[in-house]
Amino acid sequence: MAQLLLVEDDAAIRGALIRALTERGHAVTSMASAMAALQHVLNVPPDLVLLDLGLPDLSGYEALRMMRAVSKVPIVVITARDDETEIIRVLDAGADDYVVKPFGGGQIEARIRAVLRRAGAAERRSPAPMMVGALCLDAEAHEATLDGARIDLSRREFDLLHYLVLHAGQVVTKRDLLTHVWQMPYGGADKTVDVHVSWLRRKLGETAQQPRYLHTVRGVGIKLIAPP
Amino acid sequence: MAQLLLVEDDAAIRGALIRALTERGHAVTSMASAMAALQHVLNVPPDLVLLDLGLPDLSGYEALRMMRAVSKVPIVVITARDDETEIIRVLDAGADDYVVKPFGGGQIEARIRAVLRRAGAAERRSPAPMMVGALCLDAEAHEATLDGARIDLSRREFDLLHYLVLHAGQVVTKRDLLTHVWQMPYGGADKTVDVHVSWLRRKLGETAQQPRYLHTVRGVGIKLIAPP
DNA sequence: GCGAACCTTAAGGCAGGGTAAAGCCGGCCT
DNA sequence: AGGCCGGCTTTACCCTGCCTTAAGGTTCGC
Repeated sequence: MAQLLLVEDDAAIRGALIRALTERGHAVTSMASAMAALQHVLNVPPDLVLLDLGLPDLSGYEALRMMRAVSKVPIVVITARDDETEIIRVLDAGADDYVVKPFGGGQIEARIRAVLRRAGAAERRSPAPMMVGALCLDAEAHEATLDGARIDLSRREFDLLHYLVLHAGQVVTKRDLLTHVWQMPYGGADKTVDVHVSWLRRKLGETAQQPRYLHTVRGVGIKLIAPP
Repeated sequence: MAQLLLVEDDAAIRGALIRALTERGHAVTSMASAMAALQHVLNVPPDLVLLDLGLPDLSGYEALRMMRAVSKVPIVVITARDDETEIIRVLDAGADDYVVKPFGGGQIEARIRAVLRRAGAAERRSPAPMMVGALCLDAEAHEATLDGARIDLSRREFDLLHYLVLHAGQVVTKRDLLTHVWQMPYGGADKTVDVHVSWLRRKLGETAQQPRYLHTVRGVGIKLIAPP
């Protein structure tokens, strides 16, 4: 069913968990130390990690943070500690769930399934050229065409249009543009954006009063949509 | 931070949760019945549902299954029952997490963040437009349609309508509107709200005397509901 | 019937956005 | 090196649309 990595130093618990999970159809790899587990996650990424806090060689919390730093693998934490502060700390460090001992094998497995179900849907992105109306953008070739005719864009203009095409149909704020296209922190210096938008409009053959693609939404931002 | 839907029949718990979550920056809509919540999820999809099992009108379990059948929205279940069988049943019915009362506001919020983190990474493109009756609002595109026809709204008008739709079926006070839509402290300067509501009504094709969507509740506030 | 809460319209002011033009910087060519 | 040039930013000014405020009418509850 799924490839699980169990990190647990207590041999008794480890054995019980391995049995419970294997019975239910999972493939379980187990290790007793956090360092070994970290190494393993990097080399043979499992579908999910079951991590016991309170390991001998490394604070479980540290292990969790390091694991999260190098991988997005789902992590379910097992522990004996039940205080609220600890739960919050662990979840905020990147754990997907937190189960307090003692627990039954059934619960653990249900929680694993719940986390896997949620993590399962992964997203894809296509590097192909994209189109909005008669506007075509090829990110690789750094080229844009409108109605089949090539339009000449500077680097910023292209990046700007690229970002707008990626978010076609949604309103994009100047703040978004400054952070993602200009890659500078927002400091109210958004006039530059206005100017570039103005230039883009000119090259797209439209005006602010009669827009075809670039519609400004006053007080919010700008929106790229295909003309009707 | 996130738009949460809280389904809880106990007024005391509901109040406490609303306070705790609002303080931490979330926008909370609450309802006491599962049927109302189900309807709301269909029309105005929230980012996450906090569902109490043990509701009066419908088995919480049934509510959970129906909600999951029609939507992939993340669901965190709250309950007093702590037995293993129940936990497994609920998680397998599609819940993302299961928290047993009593719990602190901090823990609940950490768990919400954990689930949102995981769901957000997988399904970034889920913000469907929301509907109340023949009124449709798309927050991303900042666009509203009524009976399929586009209606032109200013920024404040849109934000106002957006807030009302998010709290469809509930009475909203002017104080709420001033703090959440206008983002100013309440100082009795609520005349502006009246004016904007009036403009909204005009654009929605209704009058205060013959309302279809915007019903004023004298002495309390205003309520948006779908016409019969 | 009185007061308060609410509705509607109109007028003024301001902020957000558009664009031209002037500075600024770095690359490129001779 | 010097000068030219394309591109990015900044400045300045205009304009438009929207928000607020004010004023007067209307409805509701008591």
